[in-house]
Amino acid sequence: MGRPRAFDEDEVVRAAVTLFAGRAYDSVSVDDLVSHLGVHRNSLYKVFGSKRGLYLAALQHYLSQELTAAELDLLLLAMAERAPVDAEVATLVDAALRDLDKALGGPAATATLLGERLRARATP
Amino acid sequence: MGRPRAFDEDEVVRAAVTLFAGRAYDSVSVDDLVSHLGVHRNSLYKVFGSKRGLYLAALQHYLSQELTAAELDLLLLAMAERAPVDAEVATLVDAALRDLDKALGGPAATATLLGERLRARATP
DNA sequence: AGGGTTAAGGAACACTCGTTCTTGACTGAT
DNA sequence: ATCAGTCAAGAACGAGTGTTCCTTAACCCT
Repeated sequence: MGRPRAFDEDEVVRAAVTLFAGRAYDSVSVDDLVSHLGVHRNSLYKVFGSKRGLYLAALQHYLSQELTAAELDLLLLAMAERAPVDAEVATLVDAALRDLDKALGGPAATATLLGERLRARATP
Repeated sequence: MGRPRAFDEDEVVRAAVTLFAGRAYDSVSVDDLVSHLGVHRNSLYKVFGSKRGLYLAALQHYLSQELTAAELDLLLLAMAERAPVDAEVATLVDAALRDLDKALGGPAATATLLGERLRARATP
């Protein structure tokens, strides 16, 4: 019943990952999301509750996959600017970092990887 | 001649460093700056030209001193969220990183230091 | 004392923000 | 055919944004 959705929820989340990985959370407006994601304002709020809800969904989807070195940007931004002011983000980030520690063989390797990617992002 | 300033420019810049080190650039409003810095709106624009101008002044002042491990936060934020969208920030950051490389003995040590501090900031 | 100049103080600007409301279109089941 | 339920479309909201304007206060120099 009801009118069928004209958008793919997973596709929306993946596009949101790309947007949020590119610039700071506050620099990505709901207008940006609506116009780049192919989802309407109303549906965004219906499905994700808020801009923050979509951000959290995007972050979770992103952190649930294998992180390659080239795709650390959303994690970097989440660590630098969101985790300090959003406890839920901090929790997600912490879990992802522990996984990285295991995959890489220890926190030292994680720190080096993050530091290198952060620098590559800042000074291309 | 003219009415003397009721604020110390250096003090304002140092307070701006603290504010900008705490949260993302867009999260720090001009109202925040005005109310925490002891400088009035008009003077802020007269002296620094814009919010970005004050940010750049704060970043330069901050990068011109010795960076201790506990005070890397503004550099981290600048790298993560400003350098990719502000070429002048990218230039300042690049120079500071080269200095860090020399002080620490190579880019690898810089990467590790930044990665460790980034994590400490994200998951306290 | 009196211009000239600079800063403080605060209202006001046009604009953007995240969010909600209203209206109408489309669907499957009765 | 009708009804309930879901979505699209877009206008509208109040609050907040960075910036500018205008008036008043404080100082130096002649």
